Amino acid sequence: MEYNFNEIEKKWQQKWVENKTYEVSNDSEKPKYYVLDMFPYPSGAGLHVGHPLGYIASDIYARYKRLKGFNVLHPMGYDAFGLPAEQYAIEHGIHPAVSTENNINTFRKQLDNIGFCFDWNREVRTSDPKYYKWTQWIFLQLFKSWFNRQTQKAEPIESLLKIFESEGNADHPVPNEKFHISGFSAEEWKHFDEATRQTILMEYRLAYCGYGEVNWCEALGTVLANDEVVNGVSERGGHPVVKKKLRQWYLRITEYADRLLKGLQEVDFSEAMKEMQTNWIGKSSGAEIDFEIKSEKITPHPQPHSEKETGDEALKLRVYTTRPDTIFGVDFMVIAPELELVNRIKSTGQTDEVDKYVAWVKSRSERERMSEKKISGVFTGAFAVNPFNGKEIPIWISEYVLAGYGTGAIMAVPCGDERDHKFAQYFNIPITNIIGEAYNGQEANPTKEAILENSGFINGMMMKDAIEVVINELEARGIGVRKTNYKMRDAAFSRQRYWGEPFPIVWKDGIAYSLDESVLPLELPQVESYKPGPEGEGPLANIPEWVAKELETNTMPGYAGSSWYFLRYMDPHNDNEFASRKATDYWNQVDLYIGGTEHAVGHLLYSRLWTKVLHDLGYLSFDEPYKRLVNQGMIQGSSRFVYRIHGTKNFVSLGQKNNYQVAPLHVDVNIVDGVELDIEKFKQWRNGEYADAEFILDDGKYICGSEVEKMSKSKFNTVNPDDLVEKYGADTFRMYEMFLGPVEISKPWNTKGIEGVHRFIKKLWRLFFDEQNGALWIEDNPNANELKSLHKAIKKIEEDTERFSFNTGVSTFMILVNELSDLKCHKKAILEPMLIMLAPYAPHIAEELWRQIGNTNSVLDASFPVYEEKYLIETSKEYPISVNGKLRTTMNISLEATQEEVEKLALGNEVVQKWIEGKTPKKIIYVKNKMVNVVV
RNA sequence: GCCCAGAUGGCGGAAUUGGUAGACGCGCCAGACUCAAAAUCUGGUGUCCGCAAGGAUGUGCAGGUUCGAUUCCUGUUCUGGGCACCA
Repeated sequence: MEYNFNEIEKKWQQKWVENKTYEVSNDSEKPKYYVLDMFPYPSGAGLHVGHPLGYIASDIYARYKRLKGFNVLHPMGYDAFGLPAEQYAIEHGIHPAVSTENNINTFRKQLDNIGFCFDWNREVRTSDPKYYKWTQWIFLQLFKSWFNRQTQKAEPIESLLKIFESEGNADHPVPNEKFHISGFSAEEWKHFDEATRQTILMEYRLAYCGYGEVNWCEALGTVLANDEVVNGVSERGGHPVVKKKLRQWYLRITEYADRLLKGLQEVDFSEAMKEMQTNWIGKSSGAEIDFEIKSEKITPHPQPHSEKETGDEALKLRVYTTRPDTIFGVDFMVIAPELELVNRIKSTGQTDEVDKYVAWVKSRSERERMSEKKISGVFTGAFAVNPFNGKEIPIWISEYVLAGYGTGAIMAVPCGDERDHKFAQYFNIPITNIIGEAYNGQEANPTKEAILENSGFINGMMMKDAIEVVINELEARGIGVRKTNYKMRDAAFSRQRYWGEPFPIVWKDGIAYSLDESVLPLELPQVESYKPGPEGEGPLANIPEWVAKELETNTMPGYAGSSWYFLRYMDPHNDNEFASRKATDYWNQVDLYIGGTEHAVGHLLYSRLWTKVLHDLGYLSFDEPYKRLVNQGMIQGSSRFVYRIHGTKNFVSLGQKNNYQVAPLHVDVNIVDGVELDIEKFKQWRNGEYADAEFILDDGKYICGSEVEKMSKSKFNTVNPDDLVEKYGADTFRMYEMFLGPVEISKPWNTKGIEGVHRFIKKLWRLFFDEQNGALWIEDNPNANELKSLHKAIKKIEEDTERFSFNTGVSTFMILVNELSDLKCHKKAILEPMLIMLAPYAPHIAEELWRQIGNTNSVLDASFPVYEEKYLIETSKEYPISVNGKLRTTMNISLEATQEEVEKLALGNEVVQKWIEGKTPKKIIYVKNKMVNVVV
């Protein structure tokens, strides 16, 4: 019987659906296990071979866990809101819901082709009102909650109201220190009007409205995403893009910074992932220090006024530093150019230069500013006064200081900070050395271990000890405070777009109120056009009825729906709750989450935040969503190029392209074999655009150039899994994707090599069937060699699957099949356990052969074979024998041998004799079961 | 620029705790079967010297620790991912 994979795979895929093989119950005696893939966005380009990598890995693990006796939840769904569908709608007039539905159907067909064990009953789509009803509901919980710093938990806003009414906000200061109302008493609170009260409450809400800068493109009349802006102009059309302040929603994630940091200690993420999140949160401790400003515009000693409305702030320059110990080494100050303060302190003589520089900086993106290597800056003409020694310090502005971090101002210590050092050198600012020989005059030394000099009252102190001393002194003298800072900012949570969740918010007299939960979902209305509304507002602002109802015109960003989807899978059809407590208690945390590192600081932090808030409010029993995270690498595209000779329709092969003026052109990788172009197919490509092209060849072949790039349609380097499944079968495809290398490593796709895996599967089939004789399996008892092969494989495959080393798992199967073929073993007692182990990797062929040899249930209902050590016990080992660490020979030595016996044996060896050349060995290193090394 | 990861034969990769570098597969070479081809099977295959036996060398680069380093340490180069409105 022949291995007809197309027939077998279709048959089983159908039967699995009919038999509900993959349906999972929330009621089970078995222990639960939750395997989750990161939520895919169903793009119009469909699935390419890079997408299934993680899905195959998780599918293998999910099936493996099932064989190990777990009730396994392994769902799939779609993150269906997003920019691309909306852009498509603008360009083609097709409603995003329609194109999204089409894309999902394609996606689903492609996924089904590969034979995943998803429970499709639990599918969710973020754009489905039944789903986003609960996204909106959770948003309202965020809106109606505040973070109590004393309990470090989210609480309903009512508890804050009670506090305000009884004691004001003395114990619960406004999180935003720049807010114009700082403290108020219970009495004052009671006399505030509604608008003031709501404005204050907004400053506490976990979801709040504020103002933020966006990329505004006047010509397109729209707000652009960062990746739609290239070099300061719009990607489409090249129009200028400027910063514009718009009303935005935010999530107060900064309040959770410490909880998010602490939570990392209890989850099983890679160290790299934890480090990335830790760095993103960017907790640092130090001090804020006030410096008096000397500027020709400001009188140095003004009358004291009430704090907020006067120039008191302008008088002082407040900097944040993590190194207060270097206070005597400050040679200049740098403040962010966009700070209002700049205008108040710039001297007449410097005004032109300052204004010119500020205008230039405003045209630059934050990314450009951070990555600029060229030093730039302008002196403001003003000075700050060092509070400890009265030294006058010039105040500069430079783009490397960002307004959003700390106070937007730094004290620059060139001898201790490399960036400050370069700045000082570039602008010839004299450098004060406070660390003696530790500073060499050439480059900064950021040490904390040096002894301070030229440092007034902290002279002679170790820097790291001086930090505390200075902070205490600052606080004692009232010129500074101890301060913890976070790099992380609150998360912008609104988009001026159509295709996203509407906010369940209504505006009355400029105050945002929540809609009643009973009216949810607030459905996305139909629109005539997807064009942006007036003044950068979203398309919803174009709908008169919407605006008349004073509903919010922003929509939620892509990460809204994906922040909690893992909860919905637990109870996807629940109309009364986002998921029942019983379901979330049973399934609990995601045991295994597989996805790419590109989500390290976005999605992962947001969903961790949402989980913590839902936990604090009493809706979940756990406060970390993902117990274990495994990162998958990206499959990159390997692009191919042809070289067209300028001004002709002719192409020259790679080897000779330097002899001509050529332009490289991406060519479809599917018409290139390795690097050799199929010229006939090329002539037919793109409707015969190059039908009459001529070619200059290398040895009769057209050789293409190649480059590793992202896999994308526009680069013609995508490979569709459907084609490979058609040609080799899903089982081969699955195993080949795994065989490519470790899941967590990125690598370019290469279709060559899939034949090897296909040959292995056919070879495995031939252990069961023979073209002449048919069925080969027999009932005989296995011998020691056969049992040894099998149990060696059981051990290795179990280990490899457990540690997600699927590539070595596949090679173990290859070794097993090679050995069984050599042994001519067709015994059921060996083959049957092999099929169970194979079921996660190659489910179709495993199921087919499992039934063929006489089973009536699914192979997935079998139990994973148990490894028994007794079949692998060895009495001796072929030891490597080294002389002076260089391998010279091997010897078969009993595993029982003692040090003395080994020494005797080794020294008696001819080869060893030859290499020690009669010298007496210094010592002989013998590591049992490893090696022997003779040192002379 | 900052943060994270990676680099091993012609190619994808293996070496799990510092102990025989290159498992497994592709490709390539030779052979068997065949009228021939495909499929299949057998053997070989890091590089250099050598007929061979054997030897030297070899895990991005430069150092270091060790009896012994792909593995640990220091420095460095290149490639990929992220950097807050792609998802």
